[in-house]
Amino acid sequence: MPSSRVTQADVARHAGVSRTTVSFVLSGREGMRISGEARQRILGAAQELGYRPNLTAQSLRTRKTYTIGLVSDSVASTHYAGEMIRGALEAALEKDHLLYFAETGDDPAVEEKLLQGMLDRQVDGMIHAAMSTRRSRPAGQSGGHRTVLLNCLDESGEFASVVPDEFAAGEQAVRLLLEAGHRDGIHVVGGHHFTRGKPEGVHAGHERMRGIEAATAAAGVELAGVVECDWSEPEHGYRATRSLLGADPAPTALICCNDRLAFGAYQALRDAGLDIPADLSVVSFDDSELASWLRPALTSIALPHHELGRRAVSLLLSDDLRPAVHRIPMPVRRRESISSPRR
Amino acid sequence: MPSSRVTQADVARHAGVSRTTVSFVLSGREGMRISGEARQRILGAAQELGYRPNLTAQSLRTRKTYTIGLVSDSVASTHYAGEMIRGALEAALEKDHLLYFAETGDDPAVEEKLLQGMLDRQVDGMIHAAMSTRRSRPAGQSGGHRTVLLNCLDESGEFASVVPDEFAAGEQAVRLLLEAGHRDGIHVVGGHHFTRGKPEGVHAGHERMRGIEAATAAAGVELAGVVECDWSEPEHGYRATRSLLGADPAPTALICCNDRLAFGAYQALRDAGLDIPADLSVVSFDDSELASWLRPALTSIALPHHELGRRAVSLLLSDDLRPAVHRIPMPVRRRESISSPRR
DNA sequence: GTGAAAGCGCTAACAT
DNA sequence: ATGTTAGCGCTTTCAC
Repeated sequence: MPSSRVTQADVARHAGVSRTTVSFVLSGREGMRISGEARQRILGAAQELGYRPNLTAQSLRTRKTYTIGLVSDSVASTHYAGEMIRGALEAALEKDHLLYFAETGDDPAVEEKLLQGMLDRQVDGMIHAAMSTRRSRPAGQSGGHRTVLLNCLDESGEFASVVPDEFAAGEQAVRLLLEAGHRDGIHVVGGHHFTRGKPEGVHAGHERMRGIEAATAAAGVELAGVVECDWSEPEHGYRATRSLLGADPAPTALICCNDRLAFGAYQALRDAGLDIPADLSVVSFDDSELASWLRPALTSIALPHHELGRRAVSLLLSDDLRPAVHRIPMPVRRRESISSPRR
Repeated sequence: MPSSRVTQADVARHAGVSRTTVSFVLSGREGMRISGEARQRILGAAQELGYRPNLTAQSLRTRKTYTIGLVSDSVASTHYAGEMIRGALEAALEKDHLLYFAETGDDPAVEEKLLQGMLDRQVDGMIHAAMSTRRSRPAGQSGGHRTVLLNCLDESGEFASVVPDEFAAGEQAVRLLLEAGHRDGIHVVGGHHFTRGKPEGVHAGHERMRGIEAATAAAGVELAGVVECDWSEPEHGYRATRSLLGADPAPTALICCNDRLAFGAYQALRDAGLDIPADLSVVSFDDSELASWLRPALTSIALPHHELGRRAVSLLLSDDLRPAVHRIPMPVRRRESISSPRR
């Protein structure tokens, strides 16, 4: 904090008016009928002296800081989620707000400290984000201050939340395959993410699977198989894919629960001498950078990170902040990994 | 901002003492000889009422906000750089500071607005980050306030900056290959990033190439070739690699200027029926997630993002903030993509 | 040992 | 049309 900033008092002295008049002019308040001459002197003095308002002083008076806090569990684990923060930033900036950003690393003590730190600094609102959509609730008594949940849901239903429409995405994945003519050979790689470490699976897994099952049922098609596995590394997708290659009915298409699994599937299919999409079609979720880097480029249903971030902030700053779940559509990125099944 | 927070005055009233005494007790000032009894009453009242200090009021008085600003050009373009922010966050939190985070998207008007916004909110210091190491200078007159440059250099030499030691990394890449026995077949993919769009190349390119050349020269070895190309997509690495496959002397090893190029190289080598590392060794820079996902896993020299972020903040918050360039070592991640050349 | 009072930079009634 | 005055919640000097 530079010690010697120019204050309104300095400007007033320079312009030969009172501090009040300066305040009125500089905050651009209408109806206070200031003489055009005085206003010019003030504006000139402010300019000349390089006056900048002290926003901490201002907000002490107005009880509004034009800042919001965004705390997430971890942004580094799924890197492309940086887009989410970008979206939030963009929306905040449009409304002249600045963003405190921090991560808890899933440590409740850190979370508490961060939340308090932001609240003590009088943020106008808080966004509580999680990088994997799941149930979660803000620490402490979040009563009293404005909060929106980003990419996560709470049990109590007392908060507004913004999440991707995973269910619709699951349906969409199936629809892409059906359109291409696939019916009996559709396998899922990843499933609910039922694993030793996470026997209950992950939220996105449940929703995507529900969507997948709803869409197949609606078309009178039966899923040929679901291999449950960890979604975190291509390696798991590799193994899962190998395990289903001899299955009956013979696989004609793979729905991979994310791009990393799809990457692993690509490696497994290549090792098995299979061509994508001639021998097998692949569709995936997330649309990380990987999807466009793979050869053939991977058709993937995108996590709308940017939009999620934007919406959370604009909701927080809007005036109807009612508890409600806002589901953001997941757009399809059509590329080259789907074709008609060989017959 | 919740309108009805408990203030020190409330606590004082509740405890039957003056606001002054409350301030002394709550800020834990020694030597102010308060009776143990009064102190207990105050602490009790604060606890009971759920008192929390209003840090904006406090900092108006103390001229210290315990906040710092971090503005970067773009974090989304190189996603794994989220680690940098994480490192910064970690160091800030350790010293009880909160972080304003924002991005300019390379728009000078936005940059100016963000910088002013943070300064007007009386941040204790600013970090000016760029996601690709390059020459850059903070907008406006940054005189007066504390600043450190993160992952970028300035022309003027008036700021402290923290950057990766790209030169040493270049040397290291060569050394890894020499150790494995390579000599005359070492090709570089990427080079200085001399392209139509960026005829001057990129800073990391120049530094890595200087290191590569220094290390080969020191060993009396001549580089077999350098293919200049764009570093942004695997596709470019693919094409560059194909173009050098027939070269003379025959390539035995590839130094790829980043992991994306290496990914492209992998695809090209596979298409050419070549095995890594039996036929060709590959070493790369950055150590993004890709490096561990590839098969065989890619040996890469890591960008120390986390450490860069940490160091920038602890430098900013330290008391010797002299203009100086702090070069952070880039650690080698040894994996499976290097072996001895076939003879 | 404790309290009164001033002031950080700003806004906003209320007076002129 | 402009100035006076009283805070916002906190720290800090000085007096009792």
